[in-house]
Amino acid sequence: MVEPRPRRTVRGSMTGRPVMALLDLLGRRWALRVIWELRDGWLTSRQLREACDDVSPTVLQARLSELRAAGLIALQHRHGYELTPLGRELLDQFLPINAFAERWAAETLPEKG
Amino acid sequence: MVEPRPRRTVRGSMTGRPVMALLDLLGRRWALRVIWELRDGWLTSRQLREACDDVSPTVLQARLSELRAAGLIALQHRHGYELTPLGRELLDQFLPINAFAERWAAETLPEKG
DNA sequence: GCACTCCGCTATTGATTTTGTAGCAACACT
DNA sequence: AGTGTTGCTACAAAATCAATAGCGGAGTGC
Repeated sequence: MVEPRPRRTVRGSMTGRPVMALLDLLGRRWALRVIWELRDGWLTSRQLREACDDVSPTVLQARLSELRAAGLIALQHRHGYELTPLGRELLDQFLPINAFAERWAAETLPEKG
Repeated sequence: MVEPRPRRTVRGSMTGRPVMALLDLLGRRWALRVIWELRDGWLTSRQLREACDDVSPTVLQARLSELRAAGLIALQHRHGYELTPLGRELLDQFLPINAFAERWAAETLPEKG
């Protein structure tokens, strides 16, 4: 290769670690999907399970606990799970990913099959 | 609970499935992180490994293959891995997550410990 | 009180994924 | 030829996830 490390912290945007923690949290199975499925309002744990292609309750509860501890979702009595304002904020940043996904599918899949 | 299914496709934003596929792809360990680490330019597989807290090459290669097949990253001869225009587009939508992560850390962590 | 239903959540067993370490073939540079 | 780096693979151990069944609690109707 040409140079050993192009790293060097460009864009000044990265101070460091919170992103890593968040990326690790969201980079677990069904984590993103759970947040995504809560986009239109609350959902009971069972509805959530159903919405997520019938995930096993084991993993679902694990993700729910983690996301709850992270303050991104909350369990409201008699209303099931809901995004917190913070979680909503995260989702709002994520929503454009939907449009992207369709472009991505259009650009990628047809070329391969 | 009050009602059985608040689902019903609000916001007209979701046609359906590409998002799920993308969410599944990104919801695998180190997938998001890999994309994130490529934000400032190319990185060889070993630099990438190092940048990702020394992931095992097994998983790294698995993620790299998947992301490559998805057209989000590419391997340039003598230059290592790099985001494709499409991958760059995805990352650009992701970049604000950095600022969010810091707010998230500020709001969440202090309250818990 | 008593069945009925749905809630959030757990137990357990087996499959899958991730980790950790070692090492390969290919290419470049000297 | 010798050294160093590249992308990538093998393989066993550990962690995670999947799938099914079921628990205790709370609301509803009788």
